[in-house]
This record gives sequence, structure tokens and C-alpha cells, in this order.
Amino acid sequence: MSLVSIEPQRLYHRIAGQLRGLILRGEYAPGTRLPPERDLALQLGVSRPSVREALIALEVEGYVDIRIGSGIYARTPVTPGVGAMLAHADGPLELIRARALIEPEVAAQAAVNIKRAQLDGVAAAIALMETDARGGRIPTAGDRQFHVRIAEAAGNGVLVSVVGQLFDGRANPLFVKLAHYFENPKSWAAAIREHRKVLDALAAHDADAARAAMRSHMQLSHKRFNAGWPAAKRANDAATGDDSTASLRSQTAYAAAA
Amino acid sequence: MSLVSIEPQRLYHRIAGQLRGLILRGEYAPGTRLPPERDLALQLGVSRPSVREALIALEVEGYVDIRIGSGIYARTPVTPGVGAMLAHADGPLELIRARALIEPEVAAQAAVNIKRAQLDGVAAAIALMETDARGGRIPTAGDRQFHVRIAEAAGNGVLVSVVGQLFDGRANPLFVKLAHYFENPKSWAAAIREHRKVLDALAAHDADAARAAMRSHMQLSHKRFNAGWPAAKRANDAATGDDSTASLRSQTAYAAAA
DNA sequence: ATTCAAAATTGGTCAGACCAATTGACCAAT
DNA sequence: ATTGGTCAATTGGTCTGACCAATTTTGAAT
Repeated sequence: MSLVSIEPQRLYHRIAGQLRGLILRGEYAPGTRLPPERDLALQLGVSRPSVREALIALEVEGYVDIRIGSGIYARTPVTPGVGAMLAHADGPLELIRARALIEPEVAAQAAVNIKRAQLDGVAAAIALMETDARGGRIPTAGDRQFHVRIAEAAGNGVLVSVVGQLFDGRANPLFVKLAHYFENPKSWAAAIREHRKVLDALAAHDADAARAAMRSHMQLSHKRFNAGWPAAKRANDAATGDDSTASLRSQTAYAAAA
Repeated sequence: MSLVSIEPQRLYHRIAGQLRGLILRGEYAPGTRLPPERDLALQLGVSRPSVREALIALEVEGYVDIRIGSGIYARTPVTPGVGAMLAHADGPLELIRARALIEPEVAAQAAVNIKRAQLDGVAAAIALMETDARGGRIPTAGDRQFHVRIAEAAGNGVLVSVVGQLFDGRANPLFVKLAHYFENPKSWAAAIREHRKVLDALAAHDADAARAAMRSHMQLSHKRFNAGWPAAKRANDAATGDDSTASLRSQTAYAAAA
């Protein structure tokens, strides 16, 4: 069951990925206007309908506002509840520790309930990560799908919501700005390997194995982030001219924006 | 301020709305295939690009899976957001089941980290419940304190937020309206007894015992609610003049509002 | 300097075409 | 009978080019 179907990348998805990255990275700051559809198509070397499809996806996700006759405006998506969570949060590491506590139990529950179609859905999420990673893109979409679909398989909508919200904690500016210290082809490859272990346990309906695999994945994730954290923290402090309270301030800024 | 700026409904939005309704209403059951894009365009009297834009929006929202060369398949939508957590008929029960999965782990973590002052805080929360209950008041405040303070003792702000949000699910109208079917002096006395068991385990820094005690509390809570549920459901249906399809309708209503 | 209508810009929609992946029918070889 | 391959039909993916509608900008008239 380590074989997963390959999922062809549709153009709109890749375009949306690029633009989403630019927005999260601040190249298109919230409120600013993006280039016109026609220019984007030209710059990206694709047709205007493809750009439009990507923009509609981003609009649904809340990353842009589209105003007829005026233009496309960047936005930072507001996921309900996340702001409140991160108001207390001490950064990405705390977020991951919380997930490390919750998601293994979710996976264990999912292992019991999961249906064939849901298993395929999880496999597809991993496949999406692979194609994105192989294409040099950050496979966040597939990563989110993986975790959320497992929560769905657990058969509890509340858990789906919680897992989704926790994942979306990545949208936190501090997290995003420092992401490239942790996210690289090697770390993503490791994450994909760990995901596959979870999938195997789910396929075997082995709750204990699923719990262990997910816990391992979270702990290794924590380790990866932790390794890059000091450097990232230094860079962040230097960039903001701030001292040790950097994380607190940017948290406040986020809460105010939300 | 009864004037509201009219947002020009873009075509793809209206198309997506129709299709979303059909999927939620079961006309396109999950897993079944929708008509080809070309047919949809014909039936709706719009162009194929517009249909495609609608489908991409629905795909991002999770209502359909699009498979190249094969077709468009309806999917059971994911319901994000805290408010959406309780959009199901067995909302309160599902909420408790989610807490039963998460909070035992939180308690186990808290047992390891908890400090003397925090222990006193948890004890105070139980005391508050007692005085409220003895005075004939509903001891929700102390109940919330109990659960949130344990999360605080776990030393993770994200968990504090999650536990708090889940507890506040009680604020849901459906939950509130039916609460008096489950909440009575006897059930509160039982809850207080169970809380005290958790407190003992925390004081002993016994993670396993804390996990077990919290799990037991949640399971018994679930049992109490479950026992009163049929009667509550009947009363609710009668009050709303509804029949057995109440749950389905309220789901649809929610989705339409969102 | 202000006003306001024309022009330019920009998103919204459409039509038709061709490509690519999937599917199913049919046939040949084992 | 089963397996494997081929081919045509189906279906989604993308592109080109065009025109419409709303907004913004421009610039002339006042």
C-alpha cells in the first residue's frame, strides 16, 4: 500500500500556489493591488482563463478580493478561531506540540472507522504532496488535505474543524516569515515518508500503529522546526530590530489584523 | 443602515450556489458523477468557462472532486469553523466525543507539568461548581474553569484555546435549548465527583490516572446526554413544527447561509 | 480649481477550437 | 476463459480572440 496514484497538476493549482506564496511572503502585501489578469497571464506564460481559475480558487480561499473594473487585491485570510488560538500561542513550536497531543488520537480513531474511499483520499493527498514537491513547489495543500482527511475519517466534524484550524495556524505571519528556515526539499521528503507510514497503519486498521506513526511524524516535525528555530529567531529579531519580545509583538500585530 | 451595497453576483458564484444546493440536498449524492461540463453549460444556459470557474470554486470548498478524463464527482463537504461544528443533529454528542478524544491527553500532559498554584486553581474551580450547585445555580462557570485551567497547566496556549472553544460549543442555540434535559442537580453532582477524581490524579502527578479519569468523565458525560437525547429531540422537533427530517433541513439551512 | 463626460483600464463572459487523460468496446493472443 | 492491446468516444484542460460592463483616469469645458 505504499503505492499511491499520481495526480496530475492542473495549471490553475500551480498558478494559485505561486500567487498564494507571494501573498503570504508579503510580496503582495494585504490591501495592495495585484497586476491585471492579462499581465499575470503574460508574466506566467499562460492564458487568461487559467489565471482566472487560479484567482477564483484564491478568492474562495480568502487570499484575494476581486473587484470588477478595479482590480485584484491581496488579503490575508481569516480563519475563524485561529486568531484566538494564536493570541495565546508562543509561536510555531507550541502549535506543533498541541497537534502532537491531539492528532495521534485522531489518527487512532480514524484507523478504526476509515472507509476505502477515505483511504484513497488520504493517499491522493500524499500523491499531491509528491507532485508538488517534485515540481519544486511547497506542498502545503496536500499536507493540509492529509491531516484534515484523516480527521474526516475519524467521523467527527468537530475534530475536522479543530485539525483544520490548527493546521491553518501556519498562516500566522511569524510562522510564514520563518518557514523557509524549516521547509526545504529534504524536510518535505521526510514528511512525505512519515505520512506514508501513517497511511499504511490506517490501511491496516491498526489504531495503535496509526497513533504511533502520527505521533512520530509530529515529533520529527517538531524536531525539524526546533533545529532551525534559533537561526530563524535571530534573523527575525535582526530584521525587525527587536529584542527577545519579537514573537510577542508580532502576535499582537496578527491579532489586531484579524 | 438598511441599505446594503449590492455586490454584482458573478456568474460562477451563482452557478456554484445552485450546484452546491443540489449536492447538499442529495440530488447529487456523494460519490455520484455530475453531468459533463459541456452538458452543465448547456442546461444552465451559460458558457463552459463559467461552469469551470464554478466547479473550481466547489473543488476548493471540497464539494466536488474533479478527475481528468473521467468526470466531476460529488463529495461530502467539509464543514470548517467553530460555528459549523454543531451544524449536525447530534451536535452536542459529537462535541463531547471530540472532547473525549482530546482532553484526556491534555490532562495527562497537565499531570506532568502542573504546579502547586495551578493545582489550587483547579480545586477552586471545583469548589465554585459546588457552591453554585448547592445554591441551585447552573455551575457552568466553574465547569469551564476546571477544564480550561487544566489546559493551562499543560503549558500550551494553543491547547487552552482549543479546550476553551470546545467548551463554549455549549453556547450553540441547539445545545442551550436542550440543555435542561440533561442538566439537573443529580447530573451536576456526578460531574463534580468525576472532576474530583481528575484533581486527585493531577495532584499525584500521575499522567495515566489523569488520562483515565478525564476519559471516564467525558464518557459518563456522553452517557448522560445520550440518555436524554431522544426526549430532547422530540421536544425540539415539536417546537419547530418539524418532522423527522429536522436534522437534514437544519444542515441545508446552515450551508445556504454560509 | 471644479465638474463632468469621454477614453482607457480592468474584470466578466462567451464562442470555438485543439490537446490529453480516461473509459469502454472490441479484438487478438495465450 | 483470461489476458493484453488497440481504437474510438467521452471528458476535463488549456488556449485564442473577441466583446461587454464596471471602474478609474484623463482632460477639456466651465
